[in-house]
Amino acid sequence: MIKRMKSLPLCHPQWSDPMTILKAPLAGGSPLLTRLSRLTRLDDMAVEALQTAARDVRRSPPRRELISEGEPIRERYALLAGWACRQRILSDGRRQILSFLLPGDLIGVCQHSNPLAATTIIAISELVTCPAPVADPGSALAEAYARSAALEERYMLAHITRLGRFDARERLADWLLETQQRLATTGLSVADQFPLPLTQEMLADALGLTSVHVNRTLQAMRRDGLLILRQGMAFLPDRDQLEKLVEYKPARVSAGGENYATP
Amino acid sequence: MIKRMKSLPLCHPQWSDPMTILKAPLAGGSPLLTRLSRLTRLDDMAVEALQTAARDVRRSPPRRELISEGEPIRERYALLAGWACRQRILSDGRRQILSFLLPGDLIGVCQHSNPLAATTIIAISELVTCPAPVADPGSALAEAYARSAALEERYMLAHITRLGRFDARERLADWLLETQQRLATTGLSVADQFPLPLTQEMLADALGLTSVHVNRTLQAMRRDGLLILRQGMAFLPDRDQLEKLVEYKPARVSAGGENYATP
DNA sequence: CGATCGTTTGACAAGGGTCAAAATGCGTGG
DNA sequence: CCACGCATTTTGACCCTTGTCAAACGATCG
Repeated sequence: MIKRMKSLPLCHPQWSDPMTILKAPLAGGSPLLTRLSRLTRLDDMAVEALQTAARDVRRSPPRRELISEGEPIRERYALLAGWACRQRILSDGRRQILSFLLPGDLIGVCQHSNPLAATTIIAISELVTCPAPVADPGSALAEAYARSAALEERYMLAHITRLGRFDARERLADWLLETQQRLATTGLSVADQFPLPLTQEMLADALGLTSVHVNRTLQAMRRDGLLILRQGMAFLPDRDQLEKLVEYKPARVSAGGENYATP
Repeated sequence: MIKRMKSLPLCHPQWSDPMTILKAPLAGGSPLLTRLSRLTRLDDMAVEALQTAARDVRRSPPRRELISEGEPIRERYALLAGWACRQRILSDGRRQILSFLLPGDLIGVCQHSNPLAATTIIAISELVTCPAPVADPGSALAEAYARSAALEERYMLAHITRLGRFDARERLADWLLETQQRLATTGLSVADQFPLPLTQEMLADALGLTSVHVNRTLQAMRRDGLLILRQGMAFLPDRDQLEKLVEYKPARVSAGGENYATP
């Protein structure tokens, strides 16, 4: 296997404009609150804490390294707007993107003391973050965090299956469905349409392919009416077909209630 | 991609004998206690709880499904002896093994209420399990569980990188190193030698390859003096070489102390 | 001693990688 | 407003790693 060693592209050009990023997610409350309240019933205290936290926003430019692999984790953020990713880079330049972080996701929240970062996290587009409120053991917020962590585990397991047993087209289909669904949870995707601020090379690094092959596969999918890409937006015209292709099932984390109404 | 549909082999023949499985791990205390006490300093209460739990052992035959994907998780076990795996099977028969569970590992321990199993878990060899003691929030045991969960996340992330960016030889090398190290933590590997109760097909299903290709790659590695396999035991004669091949770094989860002495 | 399961081999096919160059799009500075 | 520079997408030709299919071989077990 020949190795490559070159600069790593990060952000889709269309998405350098923070305005574009901000307007959708912040309308109608923080995406963090939205997402967590779909995972469990939040009480007033939790909602209060989340709303307070969401007032203390910070911005990070694209390419900024939020957390570095192996370093102690100091702060816990929530992502309010923009995309980030967890990645690992090998010494010969190969890169694996382990997961994408979307608005509403938590960063650096974990249960044990003196945690070290498992992976580097970098901003893909311009980000808006806020501190993640601390959750007392037993609180509704703690339950929400735990379910959020469980969901993250599902995504990792799904990713392992994608990389281990899916071919290129299946990987893309499955990833698109999952991503669309995650975005829909915070209102960032409507009618199977959603922003996709990634280069094909990033997609390749996430899906264990080369950018050339991602390109060809995307073209084939467009030809087959499975996908439309325009100006950094994706649209899935034939969701059924895609779902059939990969036996897609949305991730569920706990029995009984999920999908609680936003308070 | 042509699909396959056939019976799924589970256990290496050499390992049907429970005696073989039992003698090593149970010598010198439960592997669960050993492993957790290397993750954090356990207090007397935790040690007590773990020792009590370890008296209530249960056995499961190979191929038994311990937990089924999507079902509510009722019990929390610790694995005391034998190997199990988490797996996902696609409707066309393709299988992905998501991770292996080794002696000392926890099964079904999670933080939120009404959890649903993320994956099916099945016994590879005959198993010995015990109930996992409940951890009060803030206790040393809770800290140990949290660190254990964090470690599990590392393994998943490493697996994603393996599948996404490593070729066949690298995947095997990396997986062998990781597995050897995990076993060494509970004293199940000494001098780079360890039991490997897997068929090449299981290895293939874990590493995203076919059994034919695993076979050929293993042969090449043996020729190159990287690996010796005999009767279900593996030996790594040239650890340095293997580590260089994949830039292997053991997983670390928290700053300051790990590797606490067993009390 | 078949039956079964796992390993090994061979011949061949194909999905995906590599390399290189052209085409496209976009932001910047003149 | 245009031209230039840079990043990204697209294309083509070629090759290699890995998958597929099939059969032989070896062990283990009733």
